[in-house]
Amino acid sequence: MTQPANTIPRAYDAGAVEERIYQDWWDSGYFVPRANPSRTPFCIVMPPPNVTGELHLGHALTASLQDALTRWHRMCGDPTLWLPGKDHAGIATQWVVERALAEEGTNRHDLGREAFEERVWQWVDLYGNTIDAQHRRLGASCDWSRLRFTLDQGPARAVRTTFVNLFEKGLIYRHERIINWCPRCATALSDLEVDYEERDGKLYYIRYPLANNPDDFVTVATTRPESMLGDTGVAVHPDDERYQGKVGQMVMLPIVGREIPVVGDTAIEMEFGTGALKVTPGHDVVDFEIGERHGLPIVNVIGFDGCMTDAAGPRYSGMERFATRSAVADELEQLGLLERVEDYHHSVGQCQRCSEVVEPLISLQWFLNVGTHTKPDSIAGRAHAAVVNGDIEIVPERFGRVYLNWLENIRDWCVSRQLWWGHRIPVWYCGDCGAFAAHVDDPDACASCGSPNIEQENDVLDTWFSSGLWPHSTLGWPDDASDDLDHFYPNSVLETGYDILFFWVARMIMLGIENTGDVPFRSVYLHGMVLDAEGQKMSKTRGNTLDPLDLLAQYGTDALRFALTTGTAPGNNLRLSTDKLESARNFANKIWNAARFVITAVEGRDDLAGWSDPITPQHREDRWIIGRLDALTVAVNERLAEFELGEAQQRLYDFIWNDFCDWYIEMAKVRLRSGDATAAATLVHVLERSLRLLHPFMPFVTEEIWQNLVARVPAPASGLPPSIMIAEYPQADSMRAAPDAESEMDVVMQTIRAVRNMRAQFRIPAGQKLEAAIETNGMQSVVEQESEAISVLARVEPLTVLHAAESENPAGVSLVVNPLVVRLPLTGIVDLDVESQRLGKELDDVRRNEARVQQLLANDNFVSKARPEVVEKERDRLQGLSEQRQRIEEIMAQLSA
RNA sequence: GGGCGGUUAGCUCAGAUGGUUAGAGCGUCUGCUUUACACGCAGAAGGCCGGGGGUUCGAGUCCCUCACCGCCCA
Repeated sequence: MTQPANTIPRAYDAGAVEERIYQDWWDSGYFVPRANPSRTPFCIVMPPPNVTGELHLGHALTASLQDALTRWHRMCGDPTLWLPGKDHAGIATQWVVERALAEEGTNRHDLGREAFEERVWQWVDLYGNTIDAQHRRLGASCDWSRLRFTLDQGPARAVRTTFVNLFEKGLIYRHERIINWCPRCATALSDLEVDYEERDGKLYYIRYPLANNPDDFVTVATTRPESMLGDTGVAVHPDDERYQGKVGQMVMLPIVGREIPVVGDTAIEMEFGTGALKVTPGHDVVDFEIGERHGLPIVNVIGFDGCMTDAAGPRYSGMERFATRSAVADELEQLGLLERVEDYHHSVGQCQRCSEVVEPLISLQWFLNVGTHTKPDSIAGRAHAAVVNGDIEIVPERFGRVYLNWLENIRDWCVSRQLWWGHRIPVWYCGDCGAFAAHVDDPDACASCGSPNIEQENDVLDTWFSSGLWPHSTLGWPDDASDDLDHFYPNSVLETGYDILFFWVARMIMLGIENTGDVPFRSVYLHGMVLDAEGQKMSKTRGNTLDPLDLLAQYGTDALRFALTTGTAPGNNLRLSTDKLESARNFANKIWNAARFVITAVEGRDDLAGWSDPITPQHREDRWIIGRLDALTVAVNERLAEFELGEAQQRLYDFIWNDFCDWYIEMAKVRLRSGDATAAATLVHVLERSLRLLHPFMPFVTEEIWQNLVARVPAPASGLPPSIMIAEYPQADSMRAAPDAESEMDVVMQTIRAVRNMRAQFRIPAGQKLEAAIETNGMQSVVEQESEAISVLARVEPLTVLHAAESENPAGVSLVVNPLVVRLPLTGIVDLDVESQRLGKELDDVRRNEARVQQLLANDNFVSKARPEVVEKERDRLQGLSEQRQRIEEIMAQLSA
């Protein structure tokens, strides 16, 4: 691990260190929360991935963010728990296994329920640990000893307890109602599990003759003519003049020959089609509601298998629904009742899992009565209030409005699924007395009549019912004596993608409050979707997915994590490109090499004592970099507290690359060469603190460097922890702010930049030293003390420091870096005319600026209304500008003399 | 139909409570084996912050409006 400095590889090799480091962390028990009564516990539960899933970039993103937050809190000393878990993912997993069965030429019905469930468990045993291993490769510092599965005994008990409580309150009920049905999956779906897709279709205009006057008719428009077999009414808007006198009359339903009423309903859009809507309460949600309002009967013409039922009449009974569509259209055509057919683009609901067109139909299902947001005691009402009154903070804020909007339109949740994989609904029916009841523990006999002839409900619960309990079911609820529940509930943060705000986040809030009386978490942090370089959603069918494991291998884990979480704001989608990955990898390598330099430079020195806390450095450069470090420390902690991880990382990147590497290290080299030992301790200090600050985002490279570094420097009296991941997260020391060093170094750096600029402009080779003289104008000691740095970094030699009164021959170039004037002779390269022109242009710029600031300060409104410090800043600026102008004017006067 | 985003450098994106001359990465151009790093160093070019209106001493930032792109819900 610790090798001689000169054998540290020139490039950071992520693959060579990551596995070993992760193993060390885990073996050392760092992922398990450490008690600390004086600190607030921090807890995140991992959104449980599908148990048979494979890690994709969405997981990589969510894990990177959660791990960063977790590591930050852990380093801050908070008892920290990141609890991992997996979801049985009912319909998704069942679908995968059924597909495998289909390839073997069999199906679940041939197998039977028990054998099928066993088959799924085998599948879980085979693939269920894949994603855990993949999370470990990402560096996820979650406590694997607390790993939970939604079907584990604890969470299962939580599911049953919740169900029984709600059942006994009468909030879970069984009812026959119109629901979304997937004929292929043969199960009910919740509203959320239906995706709508725009498709090309037809709009059929069908004539329904009046019962008492077959010459007159009402024309209805529909995209689904097959459903007309189940029509039980026609609805028009009561104000629609075209249908005055029709409301209350009966029309004759073609083909079927049923008389159905024309009703008036204000929900009808007069502009759509003919303004007359055929009402099929059995197969359309809107129609179902219209039917309820007008007492229309329900006729089910489409069955669970997607074929027509006997109620569709002998001709169509048993026919597949889409075949029926064209057959019905043909028959209507023959009857002369098909007025016309138009092309029509409309959205069609399809099963989220298998893409089959969803059929709304009436079915006996279990529902959770969530109430409405206006009822403060209802489930929806309390979930609404929690966000309105700030018990839960949603980041970014705009998603709070989306959440509330959804709750304000919520309907009862259909929680039963006709699947075999999942939590079987804990209700038992009595074969003798017909009673049924919900039980936490399997009963032996009917609770009403005592008969042993009881049978459990066949349906299972919606997967989201169990994941909705996740923040408390994983911590031991409903066990009252659970320490974890006491410590870590409510969770601190729930971090997930905005795409499951309704599915999951809202359900957790509803069920968490219901079960515990408290919110499940204080904050919700929502991230965006990972898109490809073209901004397209990644999907297997599109073939544009990137495998995070490939990227890990190619760029390193830290680079992938950094690329995924930098340069993006909370809740915004992110395009991932190789550019970003390369840039992040280069950054890891940059730190690696900076560390390589520092380690080489300080190795074997005996003057490093106190490096860990150089509270009052003496040297200007040290005071400057430490002031910058402290400003960074404040900023990073603040940004993290606001969940602005991208900003925090941007600051770290800028500081490490620009301030530390490009300036401080380069200047420190000068001092080290000339025997000034004081730079060494600061180098170590700043590097070490930067590593700590960066560790939550780039855990591996920082650990590897840290180990290498601390092995070679004297340990502070207070000692050092064995790993950076349990080192203290830096907090700023306000005593170290150094505004004078900041402004002085600013002048020094500007001077160096100005000379470099001239060198580039006049093509002076890097190897060629330039003679220079600096008029110090009040900054004599600064220039003298920094003269070596200026000389080396700007490549000027000899460098003459002129006293304020001395004036130099203005031949050559004069650079005005207020208050300094740098004279570069540049004989033979720059003549008088060129220099006059250059200075003239500079003078114009300065004058323009000066005039603008003057104008601003002449504005009484500004001076009286702007904050005093803003006005003061402008005054300072004006002074600087006019000094600069005068200096340029003087030089120009000398030139023309 | 309702709601929410986005529109900033050639490309991809950051820009907290309004306050200098708006930033980064990549790309482009000029130089450079300067003994940590070419996954690098130095320098440079490139922006009426989508259009219009308003509030304000002051607007990329707040308000209104229009246009285009995208997402969610019905």
